[in-house]
Amino acid sequence: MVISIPKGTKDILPSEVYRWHWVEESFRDCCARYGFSEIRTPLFEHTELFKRGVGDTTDIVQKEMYTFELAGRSLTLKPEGTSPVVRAYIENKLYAEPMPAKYYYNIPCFRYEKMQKGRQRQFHQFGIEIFGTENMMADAEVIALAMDYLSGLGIDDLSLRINSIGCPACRTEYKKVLQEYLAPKLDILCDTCKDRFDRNPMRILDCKSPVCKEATRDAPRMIGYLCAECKEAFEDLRDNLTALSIPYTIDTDIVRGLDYYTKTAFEIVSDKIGAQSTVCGGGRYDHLIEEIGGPPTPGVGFGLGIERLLLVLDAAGIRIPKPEPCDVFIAVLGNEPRAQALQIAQSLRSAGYKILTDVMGRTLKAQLKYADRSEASYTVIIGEDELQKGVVSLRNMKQSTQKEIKIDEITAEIR
RNA sequence: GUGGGUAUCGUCAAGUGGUCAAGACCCAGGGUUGUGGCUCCUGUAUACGUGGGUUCGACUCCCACUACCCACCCCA
Repeated sequence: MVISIPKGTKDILPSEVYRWHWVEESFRDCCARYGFSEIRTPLFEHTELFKRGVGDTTDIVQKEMYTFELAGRSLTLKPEGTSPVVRAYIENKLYAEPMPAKYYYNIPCFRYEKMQKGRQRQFHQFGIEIFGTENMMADAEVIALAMDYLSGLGIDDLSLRINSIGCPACRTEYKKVLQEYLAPKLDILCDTCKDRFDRNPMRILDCKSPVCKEATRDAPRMIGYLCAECKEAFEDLRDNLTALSIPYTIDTDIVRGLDYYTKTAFEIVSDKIGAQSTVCGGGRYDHLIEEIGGPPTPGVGFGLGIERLLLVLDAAGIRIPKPEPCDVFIAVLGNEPRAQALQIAQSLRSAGYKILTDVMGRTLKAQLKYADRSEASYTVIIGEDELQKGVVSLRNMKQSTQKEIKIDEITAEIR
């Protein structure tokens, strides 16, 4: 009986890991250019953190968390990245440092969901957060970083959608208005939406059911009921995006699934990777830090799905440079020259070259074949003849040329 | 939780109710007793998802199950 990988998880194999390295390095560079520093938090946190942060009534907390009990503690594998960063920020009193605080991270996330294209139970995301400012310049910077990063990878066919979901004050007002509008139609809505009516009527707008879509087509939108402050903030955001020359569309249907969002909500979506089209999603959360027990501090950030990003890269046919696996293969013939071959291999490695050598005791023919499969640019051949003459044979694998040179001439020849 | 699709060597992929099964790639070795990529030859492998049933006989027919994929939902 073979033990298989748990459902919803994926191995990242040597043949594809270079793609991950590529997007990861690029993300680090991009964040550095915007003045963000990396923060690393544990794989799991106290369950309570997510209940408070993400929200007790959300799907994530209600049915998707990997929670386990150990030594009387309830712990949970992180289902998202923001709450842990907030926890670390508070716990380490990072609010004593110069504001704003700017962090980025690269994490695995865990949610117990049904598998689908672009959706796994362990998935990975890049994220950034800015704490300490309510100014919409921060929101614009967060979005700018995301767009900048993606276009830097060569992706140019994604669309940015923005919305404002208001603050607790105007949202309460709006919910009333929405409920009044929907009340007469309540009995035609789908079952899940009937449930949502009291708990979170805004989600009804997000329902894909044709009946609900039709019923809500002319429903009032949050955007029309923003309080003065939220309205001004949204206009600021739009001005800032325009100043940054970032095209966007207003999508009044965007409703974030995590409770902590306020005001700005945005998504960057692709129409080429299937139903799970949101590559990057984020927004503002002005009360989260306070709710988790920190000083009242506004924040804004995003999460960017790495698997989905890779799907987009595939769909766009973007070629990711594959690192050269091998510069020089050192082939040995017989036992006598072995010691010298090993020395050559080690000194070339010290000099920074990628060196492969035979560890299977193969024939010269087989060694050369392996060198070829390994895409070695050169093969150094050392046998009895070379040993006696005090030289090595250097074979240029691409040109199929070969000559005898002194050992100390190798580095000059292969550059 | 609800639908739909798929299931043959490591990978891709033929196949018919009746020699338990092509072929290709990959991997390994050889054709040249010290030389790769092309070519030729040879070799390795627990391959018909699992369990039932129909049948003289099933990989091929039926049923169930499981796994994977896709969609709903939700989100990254």
